[in-house]
Amino acid sequence: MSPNDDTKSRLLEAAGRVFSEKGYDLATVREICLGADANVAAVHYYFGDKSRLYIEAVREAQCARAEDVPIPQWQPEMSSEDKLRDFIKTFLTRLLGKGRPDWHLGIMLRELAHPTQACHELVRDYIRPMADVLKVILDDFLPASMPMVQRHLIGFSIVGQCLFYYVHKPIIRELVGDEEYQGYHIDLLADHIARFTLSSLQSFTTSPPPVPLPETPA
Amino acid sequence: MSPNDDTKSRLLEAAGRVFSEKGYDLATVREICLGADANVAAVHYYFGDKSRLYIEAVREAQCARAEDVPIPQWQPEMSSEDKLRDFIKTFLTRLLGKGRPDWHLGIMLRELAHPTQACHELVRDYIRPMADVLKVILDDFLPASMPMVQRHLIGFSIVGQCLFYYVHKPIIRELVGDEEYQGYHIDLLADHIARFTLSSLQSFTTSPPPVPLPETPA
DNA sequence: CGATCAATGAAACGTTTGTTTGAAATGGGG
DNA sequence: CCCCATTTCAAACAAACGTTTCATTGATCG
Repeated sequence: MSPNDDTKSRLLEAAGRVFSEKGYDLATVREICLGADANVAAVHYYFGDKSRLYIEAVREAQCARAEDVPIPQWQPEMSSEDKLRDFIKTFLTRLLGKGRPDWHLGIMLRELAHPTQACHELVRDYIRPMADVLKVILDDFLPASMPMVQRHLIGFSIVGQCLFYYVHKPIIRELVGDEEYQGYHIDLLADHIARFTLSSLQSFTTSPPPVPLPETPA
Repeated sequence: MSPNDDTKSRLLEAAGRVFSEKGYDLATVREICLGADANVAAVHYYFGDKSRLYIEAVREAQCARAEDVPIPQWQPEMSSEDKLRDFIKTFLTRLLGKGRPDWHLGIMLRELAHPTQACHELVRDYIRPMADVLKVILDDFLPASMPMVQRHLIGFSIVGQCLFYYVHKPIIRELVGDEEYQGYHIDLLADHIARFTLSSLQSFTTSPPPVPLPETPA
């Protein structure tokens, strides 16, 4: 009855792995049950049907990743620049780092790209807390007068740069070639994104936005 | 026998639309044929099987979009900043703009996120030419001594920001709320990304990279 | 031991999938 | 008119899917 060896846990583990690799529709309950050393009827017995197994698998991955979510309580004497650098590197490590089960992020990012029922919960418990952390960091760089919309766009510029290396990994590899891609270590990417971002943020602290943010756009 | 009204063309059109909406596996030949006013056997008759119909549909979308690919022959007296602004806005319009058939981009970006057989051709004929255009623009901002790797990363920072608004559109909407998302017009996003990017590029022209690009990383 | 109940197993259920068949139209030349 | 090649059609194919049934196991408790 140890909670990591019973059939229910093995099903969740196998389901997460298969769902992550093939997506919801291409994954079959038979392959999941084969990987979990369980009978196909076990899915109905423990979860009811395939869709509820999927939802539970997403929730499982989300919980397993929750402890990783970066609210690392930075030291107050740490510079804002270092906080941002740390955030970017942590985020990239979550996306590209090895060692942990691949499917945790795989199933979550599949859900984010093509949301199903499990999406709301995922945003509420995982995405938004992370966004709030970034918001606080950015507060150190941006004038208090800056409207919320522009603060959001700046945040999206940061996470957009990071997510790109995960979502379009195969195209990047094809574009730059295997040899160069081998050198795309997390440190290299994090250093670039941090530098690219910090350089830009400096301009936001010194000068007002170039467009006066049209309040009623046509 | 007009090439836009025969069964083969109608099948390609309907296939692209359905594949774009549901993805390869969730799309059924029966739904495609229903949308094309054709019999299910027509797929086998004209294309052989479902996979070859998919490949042809991607190729069709790619050809239809080829005329849009931005090699707009900018005037030589145009400033580099304006060229980059123009590129970003054009790129965002391709991603988020309405008016043209949605499925052209839908099926292509699905292919880029989860490559199948049609990927190589797509990169060669559509992605790489676009990347080359961006490369030339960036040459105006970056010192000739900058290594290729870093030039690539800068390019990825730009397209990563743009693609984010397409790939994770539903999550953005959920994160900022419907009301704010309504205001995310292409002009607003393009202005922000251009400003964010140009601010950063300035620093690359004036100072050397902070990390000396480790040649043999461990 | 015998009864009980959660858990597992093998087999089959009905549907839907991509694919194939063979006949029925269709439309020009001889 | 008849013939022939091209194209369409309804019907059925085998395979795979999620789901269900029902018999069997194995441990627990009276």
